[in-house]
Amino acid sequence: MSLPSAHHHPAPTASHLPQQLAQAGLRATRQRVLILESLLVLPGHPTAEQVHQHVRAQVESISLGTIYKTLDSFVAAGLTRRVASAEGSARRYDADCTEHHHLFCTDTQEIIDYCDPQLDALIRDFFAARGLPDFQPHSFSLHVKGNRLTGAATAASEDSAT
Amino acid sequence: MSLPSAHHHPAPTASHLPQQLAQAGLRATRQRVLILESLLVLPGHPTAEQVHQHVRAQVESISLGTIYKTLDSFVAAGLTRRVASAEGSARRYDADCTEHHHLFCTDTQEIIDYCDPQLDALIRDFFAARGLPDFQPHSFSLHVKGNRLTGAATAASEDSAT
DNA sequence: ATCTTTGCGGAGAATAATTCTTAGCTGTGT
DNA sequence: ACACAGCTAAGAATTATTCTCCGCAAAGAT
Repeated sequence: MSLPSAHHHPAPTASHLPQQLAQAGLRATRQRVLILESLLVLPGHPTAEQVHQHVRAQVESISLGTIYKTLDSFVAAGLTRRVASAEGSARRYDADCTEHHHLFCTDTQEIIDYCDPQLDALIRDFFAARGLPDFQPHSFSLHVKGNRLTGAATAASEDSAT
Repeated sequence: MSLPSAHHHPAPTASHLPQQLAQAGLRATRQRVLILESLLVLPGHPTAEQVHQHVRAQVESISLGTIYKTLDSFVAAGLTRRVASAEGSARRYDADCTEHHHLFCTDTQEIIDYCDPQLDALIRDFFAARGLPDFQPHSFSLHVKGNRLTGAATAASEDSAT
């Protein structure tokens, strides 16, 4: 993805994934490291199923149930987020827990991270000024629907599923 | 809900629901009117299951499959929306198709509609000005997490978001 | 090093959510 | 009345998610 302000994961330096897990109070097993890595590596925001496919490439035997359980524990530990999506029926996960926004491509179902401090400030200021009387906002996430204009509008939609 | 800018459905005037359906090119059957009405009446943003329960009160025999199919056709006709939610696994529907935003109460899991043309303009202008190079946005929905201050829990935390 | 405790992973069954298929009914136009 | 179209009902089929149970392997204590 080449959106200028798109959020950059701090480089998939697989080296510190175990640390991240440890910090979160989770054992850094091979499986977990691979699952966490999948979230960083897979395009968009993968489903449990997609993570499963990906991890299977390395650990033949891993089961889908384990993926679900592990992703749940990541979410509980604050290591991962669930992304809200109105489309599709499967849950999507996001390794990035910093505050950021999402672009939803209506063509490809892709979910693209979008990080923009200016936008954050704009929204924060707006609510600070307006002040909701009955509600204390505490985090904001903007969902932008639209379509991607990849110069090569190619349906490069390769889904290595299955 | 008493948020001043909270969106108000144009009063559940059941009388014009058939019209709405007709306008959308759908036959105004008893079942459909009831389903549409349920979306307006049920608190929060109901699941297909909840709509089913509610409609059953009047039409004993209606099946869950019909609810799903009907809601799908409503969505296709632009009469209803699917609400994106990171929590839970069931789809949530919203009878209100005007552009609006959502406040998610982290205490009660409640989803409150929030409609604010100024905010809409602010966001639209922001993106018009910034211009995403690879993406053509076409609708925006802000998800605000926080908690409701129902007079009771107020004094506690007074920290402005970040 | 061995024992123990505990969390983790694997398998598959169980449950929940959603879609599909088929058939029958109802209203409309002729 | 007849044929057509769209709708509903019912239930099977699929897909998504959770749960349970068991053996294993790592971390701590002796």
